[in-house]
Amino acid sequence: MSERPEQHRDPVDAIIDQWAAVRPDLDTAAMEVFGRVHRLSRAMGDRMERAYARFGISRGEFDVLATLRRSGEPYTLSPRQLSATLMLTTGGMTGRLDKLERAGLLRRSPDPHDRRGLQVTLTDRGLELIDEAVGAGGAVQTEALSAALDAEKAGHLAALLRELLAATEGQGG
Amino acid sequence: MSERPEQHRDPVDAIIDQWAAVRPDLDTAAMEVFGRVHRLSRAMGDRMERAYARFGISRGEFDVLATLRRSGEPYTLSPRQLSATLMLTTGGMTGRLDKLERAGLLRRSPDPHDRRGLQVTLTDRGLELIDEAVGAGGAVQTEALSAALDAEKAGHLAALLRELLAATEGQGG
DNA sequence: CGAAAGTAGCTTAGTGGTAAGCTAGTTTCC
DNA sequence: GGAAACTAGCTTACCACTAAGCTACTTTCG
Repeated sequence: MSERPEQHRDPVDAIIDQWAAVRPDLDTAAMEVFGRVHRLSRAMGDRMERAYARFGISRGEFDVLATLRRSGEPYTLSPRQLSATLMLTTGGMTGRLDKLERAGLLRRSPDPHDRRGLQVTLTDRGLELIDEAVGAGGAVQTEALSAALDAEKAGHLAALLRELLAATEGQGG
Repeated sequence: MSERPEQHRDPVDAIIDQWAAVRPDLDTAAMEVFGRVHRLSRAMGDRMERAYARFGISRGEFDVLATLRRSGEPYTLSPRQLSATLMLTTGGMTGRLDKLERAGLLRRSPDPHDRRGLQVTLTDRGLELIDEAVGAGGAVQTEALSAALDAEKAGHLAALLRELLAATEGQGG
């Protein structure tokens, strides 16, 4: 059992203690990091899903609109650029664009320079909606973070995560 | 643009710079944390998927076997306990158990104390396979972590993540 | 120029999950 | 003891994704 006082234990500590009891040979240091990363990602993903649902969009649809929004005016990218940025297959992107186009949040138009291609552009309504949704989603994240860590710790955490992410995404992962 | 030298920038820095250019009013501090958590979770998830594929199981199936394994002898839990632990609907659990039972890695038997219920138990082959897979998966995680951070930084990161996770999973999320 | 190779987006089949609803069995409580 | 409420696991319908393959178009290069 970990020596850590009860109020500072989390579900991952419990799992690691279980492993230590049945497989004391295992090195669990990496699990302390990646187990928590996994659970945090899932918990916050669920929260963001709920936050965006108020705007009638899913998290994946939010990501499409947000990518267009932060590309700047004229808020236009190709399906290819979108699926590459969002690490999605072209089939998956077709489905998301279908839904968002039906909802009137973006439109597809022919690429004038390449007749194979399309341009995807935010509509006025799409721009308005994503600007509100980005604000609401950001507020949820900010509140979750500041409830747990002060600004200094949060900055430290971000810096450590940057190092780990750069190394992990860098080397074929 | 961020002042950080190029070799210390990661993909999340680029996204945050884009937001700063088009929406300078946004507070992006929380995105520095949760954006990286999300991407790390996805990147490592893909790697683990590949690691477990060598044993003929998916990540979700690994989680079922691992939960049984770390529960200790006699490696028996109910479908209900498993789906609660893994935050999965009972329908999803039925599917995973079907596949694992067909593969001969676990067996379902009636619960002697409750005729509605079942007991799910690791077979000898399931025990052997999960012990190897846990080792292989742990090695992948350990390698990814130690390639990026020394032990002290890794411990610090784990501690910060513990604080954040405890707060996040604690308050309805 | 014209053939070969490459690229864009869509379609189809298959996968793994959720939500809702079902039956069988158990618990509660008068 | 028996009705009502609850619980366990499965089934069904649906959804979003991937992988593979298609057509249309573009680029490369002899």
